[in-house]
Amino acid sequence: MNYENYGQMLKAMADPNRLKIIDLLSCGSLCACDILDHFDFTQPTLSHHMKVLQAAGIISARKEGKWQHYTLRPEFIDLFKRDTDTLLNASEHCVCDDGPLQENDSRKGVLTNEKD
Amino acid sequence: MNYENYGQMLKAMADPNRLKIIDLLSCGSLCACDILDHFDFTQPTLSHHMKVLQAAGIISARKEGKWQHYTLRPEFIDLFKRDTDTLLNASEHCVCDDGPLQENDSRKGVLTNEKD
DNA sequence: GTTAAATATAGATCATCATCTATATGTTGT
DNA sequence: ACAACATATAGATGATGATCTATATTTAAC
Repeated sequence: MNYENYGQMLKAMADPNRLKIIDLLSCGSLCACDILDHFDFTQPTLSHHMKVLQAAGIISARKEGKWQHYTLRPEFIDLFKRDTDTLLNASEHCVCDDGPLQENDSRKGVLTNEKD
Repeated sequence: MNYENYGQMLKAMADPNRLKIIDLLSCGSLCACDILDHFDFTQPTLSHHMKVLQAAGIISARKEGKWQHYTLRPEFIDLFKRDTDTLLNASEHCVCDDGPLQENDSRKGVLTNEKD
């Protein structure tokens, strides 16, 4: 489990407007102007949100004429569901199984418990 | 689907350190000092993170002597999985099925398409 | 080629956040 | 009571983020 990568996806999703965009795209691809119709904010703001979602690997963009078509990436859907399950279900080997640190523990100060 | 509430959970999770805390708690309850052993940051910073997780309904706290025991809330696990499925799977009725807004559309300017 | 439409970029602003140090509060054992 | 430990609170700081206005770029249509 890579906390950094999963965290990036979560951060990109952690905005009500972007959640709604993802929800819209879960039904199929849409172009920017169609998405914009569902919101109150300005076009540059939408452009910003779509960039954030792309940078997180959540959506892909395909230009067709003057339209940008956005699609929810299946790889994201798979990875996100997988990471969520890994996080919320107790895994076979838990970080906490390593026990607390002792005074002369070699792990002290170093994050060797990382599951990344 | 309540984007605001789901967004709050996501925002609270959208930090690598808090993700690791959740991962630790997925194996069972832990007290603050045991959690702190797995990190490099200071005790007040942990205190802050635990508050954020509590405020989002992700964990619960139970004081026992001088120890605070933290537990991953089963209700959170259920709700989060449910919301995630709702978001990523095309629902029967999609916002986009309503079609684009027309000039005299009564929906114009009002977010009546909300699925909340 | 000029106009209109769709989208992107630049730069600014205000809010939120992760972290720190310093200190306070509460609890247990002597 | 006092010392030691576990945790919380206050306040500051530097970074990041959501949004805006203004403007640029790209593309289709006439």
